[in-house]
Amino acid sequence: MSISVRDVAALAGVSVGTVSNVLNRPEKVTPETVGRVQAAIDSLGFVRNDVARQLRAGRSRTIGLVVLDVGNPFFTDLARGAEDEAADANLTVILGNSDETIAREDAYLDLFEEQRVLGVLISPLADSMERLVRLRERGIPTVLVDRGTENGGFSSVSVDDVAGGHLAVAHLASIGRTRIAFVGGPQSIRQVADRLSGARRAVDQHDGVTLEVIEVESQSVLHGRTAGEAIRDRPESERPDAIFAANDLIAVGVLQALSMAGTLRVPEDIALIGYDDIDFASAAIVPLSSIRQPSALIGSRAVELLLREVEHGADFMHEHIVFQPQLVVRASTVGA
Amino acid sequence: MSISVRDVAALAGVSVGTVSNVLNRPEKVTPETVGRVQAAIDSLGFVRNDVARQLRAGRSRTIGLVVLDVGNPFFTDLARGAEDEAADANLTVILGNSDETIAREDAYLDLFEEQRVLGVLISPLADSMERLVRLRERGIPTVLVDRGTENGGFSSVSVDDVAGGHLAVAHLASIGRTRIAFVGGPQSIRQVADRLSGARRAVDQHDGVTLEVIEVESQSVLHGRTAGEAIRDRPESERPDAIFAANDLIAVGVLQALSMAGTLRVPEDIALIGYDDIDFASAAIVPLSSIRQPSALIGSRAVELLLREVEHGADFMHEHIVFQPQLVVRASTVGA
DNA sequence: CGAAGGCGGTGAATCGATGCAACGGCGTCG
DNA sequence: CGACGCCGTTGCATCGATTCACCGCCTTCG
Repeated sequence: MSISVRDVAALAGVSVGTVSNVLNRPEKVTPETVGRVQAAIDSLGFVRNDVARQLRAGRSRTIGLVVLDVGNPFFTDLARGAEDEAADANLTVILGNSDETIAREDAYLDLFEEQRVLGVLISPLADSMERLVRLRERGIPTVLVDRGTENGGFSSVSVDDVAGGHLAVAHLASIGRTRIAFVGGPQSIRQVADRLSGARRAVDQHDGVTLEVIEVESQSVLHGRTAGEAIRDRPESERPDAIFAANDLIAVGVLQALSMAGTLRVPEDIALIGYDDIDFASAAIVPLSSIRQPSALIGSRAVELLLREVEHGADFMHEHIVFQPQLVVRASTVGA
Repeated sequence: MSISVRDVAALAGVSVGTVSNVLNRPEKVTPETVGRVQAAIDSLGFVRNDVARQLRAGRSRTIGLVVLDVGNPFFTDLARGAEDEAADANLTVILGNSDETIAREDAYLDLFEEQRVLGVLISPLADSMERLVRLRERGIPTVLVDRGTENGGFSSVSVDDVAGGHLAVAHLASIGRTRIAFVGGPQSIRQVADRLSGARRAVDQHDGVTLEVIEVESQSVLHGRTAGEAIRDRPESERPDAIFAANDLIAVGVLQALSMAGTLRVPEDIALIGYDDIDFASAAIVPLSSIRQPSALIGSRAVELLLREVEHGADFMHEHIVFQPQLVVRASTVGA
């Protein structure tokens, strides 16, 4: 069926071992033989079977990446960073999407185990640590992305989300807002919980500022819009004067809801700040203030850490990289 | 190192063949034996090595997907559709990003060949047909996504981009615009070329309407913004009164440039329509009119076609699915 | 002149799951 | 009572690339 080293060897009049040497250690082979073998490869259109190669090697050249939501540009940027870095090391990335669901996360981890991936990068759900420990015990190095250091024994690359939440709310307070609403959820996602806790801390530092938590089911435009509609329909006295959305997708949804009404102005009536600073934030109906994270960098650094663990074994001291987020002020909080 | 069927067989006191039967054809094995083997599997934490399995099978359970730009929500939606459909058939999708570059496209195709993927879905660049024919000759079924039927011998799933371009410009003409600019590129990308040709056709059907083509390097927010700035800085008499952007990313960029000036109003001074109707289109500074495509559906249908080819062999009559695009009118063309 | 060493090349064993031909034991039927 | 058939199980060959111990040949040097 398919052309194998055996066929190449036959045509070139050498043994299979030599063909393999030409492929992997050409310096060990006479230039003239290399030439003959190359000619045979070209004329047969031989393509090395990576599956067999991996079987022999006992280790694949693939990295598994599980993110919470591929629809979120933050994660596609992160994935792109990881892919580029992996490509440099001649590795491939399989991208899995857990949709914030344990079942899907598990399914991808199962798959990765069966594929004997080189390692796993994951932005895990709250309850998956046990599973990850098992993975590691099976010898698959794992690096947590977008998740902090508190977790024993894993390397991680993350952004200080508590600081980010603090930044956002301190900014809202600094422009004189006092009734702040946090729109986000589910709180079982650490990013959400941390951003909220940073927000709480900022509220505590500012007298007279209150925080209301509006929980949404998932971090999507749709759920943001639903939450925004609920806020819009409240009597004026019960409306917050500022909203901190747990990410930009939610913020965009809230913004849609608020501006569709036509009666509420952003930021005059309600200031709005998101999180992630995705490309579209600056192009929103009212350009969104946001908290910027170095998304691609997170991905590439995570791959670096992973490769280091692969080389030095899992006992290698685990490393934690924590980036600091950055406040980006636009019209949705400070007007035009 | 890793636990294999051999270990399981030893512990359960059966042969490796029986373990394999339990895994793949449990009905052929006495329930009692199945129990013993299962117990051994659980107690050892055995995980089937998919690499070896694939080698034996000669065929992987992975589909390769190459898209022009993962940063474009249209393609992530498409990928998601493909993934979901693939998951139903117990297959995995590897997502590759060509970034509109032949070199990267080639690299992914090489990779897929080496991995002996089950099949390839690709939204190809202009010059890659020859390469794809070779792929097919090697026995790897290929389905073109977002690319039409004109290409001999490939199944395809696409959207009628000529119709879409026509729709967009006919709409602009119907609201009285006469000096229309098309912003898009590179024209070597078929989608771009088709949308332009549809636009041209619409212009021909409306007296007094002219079309100017402004070529951009790539379909991104950034390049859209650059083009927008150039338009903004023209003297008023040379400015178009409507812009048709080849996709929503470009449209968003143009919109940023126009509205940052503060002097130009959309749609009063310049009407703007995009293409793809990504989620963010409706949340833009001025909600964007656009041409909607069923992105996820394109992905899932493509996987269906691919699987059909896998089953029936490449000689199977090739199928072409063409979706019709849909005009979505928002404030960027008809005001508030 | 013979032993040692270097070099290019060989070919069989190996990775782990699969699947098939063969086998043994047991019940059935002539 | 022997032949036959059935069924569960076995054991080995197989997929294709890699690797390593080994081989033959030529050079070099004591």
